[in-house]
Amino acid sequence: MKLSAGVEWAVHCCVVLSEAPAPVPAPRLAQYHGVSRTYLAKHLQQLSRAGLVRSTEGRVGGYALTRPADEITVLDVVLAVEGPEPAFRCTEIRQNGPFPATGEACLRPCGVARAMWAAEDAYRASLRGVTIADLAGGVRQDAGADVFDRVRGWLATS
Amino acid sequence: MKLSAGVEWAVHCCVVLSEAPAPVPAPRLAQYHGVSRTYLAKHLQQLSRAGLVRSTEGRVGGYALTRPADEITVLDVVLAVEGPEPAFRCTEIRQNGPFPATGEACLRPCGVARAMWAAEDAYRASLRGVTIADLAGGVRQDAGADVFDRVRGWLATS
DNA sequence: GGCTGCCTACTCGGATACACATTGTCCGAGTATCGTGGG
DNA sequence: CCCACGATACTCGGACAATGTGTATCCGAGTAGGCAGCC
Repeated sequence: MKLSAGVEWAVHCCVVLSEAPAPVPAPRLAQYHGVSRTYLAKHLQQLSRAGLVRSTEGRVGGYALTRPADEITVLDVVLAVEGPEPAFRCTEIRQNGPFPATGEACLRPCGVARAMWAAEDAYRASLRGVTIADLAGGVRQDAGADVFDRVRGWLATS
Repeated sequence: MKLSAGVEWAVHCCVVLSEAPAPVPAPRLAQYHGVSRTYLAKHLQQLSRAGLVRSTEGRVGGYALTRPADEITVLDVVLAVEGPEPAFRCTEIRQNGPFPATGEACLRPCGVARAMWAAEDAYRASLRGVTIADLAGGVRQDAGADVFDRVRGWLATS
């Protein structure tokens, strides 16, 4: 069980985008976070496909959020990058071997899968309770109330 | 985010072991579940290293649980197979780029990591609430109260 | 008949190949801006 | 001075390699039981 590093990048990028007044190009986001330009672009494409961000082409193009930051949850970002399918995949091994589960018992998922999926529901519910706006507020608390003013100034220049 | 297939195998094996009166060899467990003998052995080794099962060598050897089934949680098995480290790995990208987080703000994990780890705590808490004994009871409900009697008979023969 | 010793067969454990997913990179298609020329 | 047009530079998007982890396998070390021989 290992999450892609792109998840971390994508969430941080969404926080920055939530405070940016104009579309931000992928290379600028990569420079800001000190990560690979081309690889970050790949993850931004995934966010675009999931409908979380909207891309603008052309000279002053870039990425921008499609919804207010308080309507985008961390779960949305994680599912966009990691894919929506659950991490646990039941292969129905109870139907193998000398004692295969019979038809009627297989109408419901086996107990192992139910326990695993219930845990994933709890995981997702926790992530669903945190929005990008919440994270931006946390950054303000940690780094000072004017941190995003400085960021906006840097995005406008250079 | 993708769990190893060995997690499913390991949990099912623990359920069987919880009802077995004697140590069960790895090849027998593999045959019962219809999976690869050698690969299942690898995961049983991980359970052994984690202290969940005890291996007995020799002619009538095999694997047996080290604790009562109601004292082994699904979380124990998942951590034994997948490793104890959390799925989300914070690379501290907030310390990169033109606006690196300064010393005192870094004493606490960044908000992104806190949200991700809180979700993992919820995930683990859910798995901690289900024991191998619970799963065995579920199998009895789904497949009949005498299912493990048949299994014990099969384990003794052939 | 009982005991001792050896042999055998079975077990686990770690070391060894293969496949796929993640990571990382590159180049091409498309578009809005900027500058220039004309009216 | 205003407008239309074209060139340009910048953007995103998908197609293409390298690395790491999961998957699958094999063989060697060790042990307990079973059998034969001996007392």
